[in-house]
Amino acid sequence: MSPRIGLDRAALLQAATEMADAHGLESVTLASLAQRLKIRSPSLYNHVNGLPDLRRELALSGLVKMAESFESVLAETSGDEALRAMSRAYLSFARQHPGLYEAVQRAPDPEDRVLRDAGGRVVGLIVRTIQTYGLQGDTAIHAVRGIRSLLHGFVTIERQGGFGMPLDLDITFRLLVETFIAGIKTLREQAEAER
Amino acid sequence: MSPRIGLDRAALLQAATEMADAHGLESVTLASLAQRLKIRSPSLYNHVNGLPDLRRELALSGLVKMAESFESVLAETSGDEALRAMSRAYLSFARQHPGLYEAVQRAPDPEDRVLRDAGGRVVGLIVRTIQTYGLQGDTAIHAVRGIRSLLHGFVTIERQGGFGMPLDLDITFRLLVETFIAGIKTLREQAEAER
DNA sequence: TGCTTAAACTAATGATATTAGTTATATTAA
DNA sequence: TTAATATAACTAATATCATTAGTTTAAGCA
Repeated sequence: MSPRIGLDRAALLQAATEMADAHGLESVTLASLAQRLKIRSPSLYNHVNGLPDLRRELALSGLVKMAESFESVLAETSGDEALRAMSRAYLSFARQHPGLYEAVQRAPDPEDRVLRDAGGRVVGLIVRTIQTYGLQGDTAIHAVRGIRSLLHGFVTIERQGGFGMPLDLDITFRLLVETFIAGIKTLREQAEAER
Repeated sequence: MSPRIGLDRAALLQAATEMADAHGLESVTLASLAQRLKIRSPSLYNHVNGLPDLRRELALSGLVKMAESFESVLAETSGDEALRAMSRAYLSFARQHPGLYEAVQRAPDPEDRVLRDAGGRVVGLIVRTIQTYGLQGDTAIHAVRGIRSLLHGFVTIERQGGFGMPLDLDITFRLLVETFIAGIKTLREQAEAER
């Protein structure tokens, strides 16, 4: 009936993304993806180099989307507001694309240059945001690690439903970011006092 | 040759734990576990109710170990030092038992009462530690969520090798915890000022 | 109109989890 | 000491995956 359905890598990625975001990364197998696309699973190999490659593609797509989102909000803000906006964007991304976020985390191969660069782009934007606070060398690195820990931890626990209490999570998030901002400023003052 | 090898649920769990901690939770399959124990994989069903049950058992064991560790350090400390000690214990556990930590995260079934209680015990210890700061109602909940986010985030990113820079991670961790402690105190003062 | 390319296909293999039913040993009771 | 029972191991079989090899056929171009 139909070789040439009009399927391409992009359509395939799109479907995989929707499945991952809706039902978790685990739920996207070559079998389930093929079924959804109404083709047989071996046909997927015409577009993607197996399941690991598909997951890598999802991770890459997630990183690119994150970077674009961060760049967009950072272009319009500065100072504390930039860090707040970036944090909100981080949270929004994780909520809108839990499957892609999951794919990004399972960063498997540290040798993969393209993937590492995409990750570097995202981290670079966080670094840039933190740098506006004028921290000295090592302190800046610690601060970047700190905000990353806090954002990732919150987002992950929230997604798995780990926060039991019925108390507004957005408030917790804002408070956490504000506390961190206050902490950064304290660190800066301490560093300046030591000089 | 050998029905009655002397295998029991505990030995099985022990082996699975070692495999998970050494090579990741993914690496422990019924096939690989059976191979390691020198039995055929269907025989595992005499001790465990399939792979999901095995993973659940690992998660449970992880939660119990965490709770015991926290209880032990909290018995000997108080105030800021208690929060520091608990944080160190959290980090130590995640480093020593990455496989169990992973199992704990994949908390699958929210209906599982036993698992939830075990999780509640761990979170309860964190709550108790935070409560010594005398925060008011909601604020205490936010603070607990905050420290949990921060600890989990740090531990997770560290494990997956996400912190690129060659700068001592223990220092980052201490700094992060200290910053949070300072933040809690600020929150308390703000709350008191509002009253 | 015929050729080439590639996107779909079928068939087959190997790994996994799981179920059903069998065997044989360790423990317990007579 | 011996017989009965319980159970930990086993083999055989099935279903679901991912993956490879080889085939078919439609789309696009000469």
